[in-house]
Amino acid sequence: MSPAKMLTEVVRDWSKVFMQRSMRDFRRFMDSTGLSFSQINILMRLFHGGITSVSEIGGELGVSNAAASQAVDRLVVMGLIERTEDPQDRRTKRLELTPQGCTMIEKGIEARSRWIEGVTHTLNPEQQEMIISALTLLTAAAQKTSE
Amino acid sequence: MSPAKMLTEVVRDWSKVFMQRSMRDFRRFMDSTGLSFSQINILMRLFHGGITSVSEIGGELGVSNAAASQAVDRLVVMGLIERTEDPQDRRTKRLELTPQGCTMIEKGIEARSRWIEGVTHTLNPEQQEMIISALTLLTAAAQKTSE
DNA sequence: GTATATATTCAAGCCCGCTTAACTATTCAA
DNA sequence: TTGAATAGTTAAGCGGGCTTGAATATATAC
Repeated sequence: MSPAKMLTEVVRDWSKVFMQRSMRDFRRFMDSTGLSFSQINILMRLFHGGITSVSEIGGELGVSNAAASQAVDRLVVMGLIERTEDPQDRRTKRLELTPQGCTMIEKGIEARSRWIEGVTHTLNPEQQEMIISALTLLTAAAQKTSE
Repeated sequence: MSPAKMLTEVVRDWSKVFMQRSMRDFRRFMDSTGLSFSQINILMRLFHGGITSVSEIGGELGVSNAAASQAVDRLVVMGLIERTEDPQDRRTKRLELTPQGCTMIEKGIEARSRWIEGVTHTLNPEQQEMIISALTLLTAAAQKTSE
């Protein structure tokens, strides 16, 4: 089998098993936090993208500003987002994760991480070294391409 | 740094970048297919777990049988699930993906796969070999632990 | 055969998240 | 300074997905 073909197959198999697990974990995360898919999306956006505005949230999620405003408002009430006036332009609001909101997303990441770690721990040290190298490469490459 | 610590950090970084991408892809998948989170969950269950019943769906997704029945019904109307009487026990229904439903989930997996493939292609052949080996190991290990 | 248990569906009602349209507050430009 | 543009919120309405409780059909136990 050609290397290209092999890569395709290997990645497809990995995606299959991984997506199945992702789905289950994500469902549990929603249940345990009581957050909806949209709400988690917004928190994730703030976690990775930092401070932003209501309209940017709406734009990135593909919903109206009204919808974004309502969703943000619920998260503010829950204490997961801090909403302050932008001193530069007082029409816009600065949206930022509260420590509590940040912790919530980090918990999701930790849960995911623990699973992969657990899987890796069933392998021998040499194999674990390879996983470390491979994921390091993939992470760096992914960060480059997403820019 | 100890190998254990390194593994933890590497996996956490990978999870971070990967979850961010997952989220975006998943949102796009929902938009393009017009499917809800719950609906995709049901299709994924049928894709991975094969033929099942309404109450099993409800049990696995943690919702009432009535909710599962309604959700399944919508998917049947869309032509993504085939619902037939179980000849063994005519109270229960055999739920199965239609070819169309199967294709839909496969498209999601393909989209995910293509992203990882694309990232991998930015690496040199030697590094790609390592990714192939690592993902092969991880997939096999994950399949074992999920049993 | 009759009663009970199981599998699913139907019905009514609730909440969430979305939409559009109207409204407020602020900024920018002529 | 006045008019238009921009950012956000509010209001009303719609549909999805959830719940509980009742209804239907089938299976099982006595």
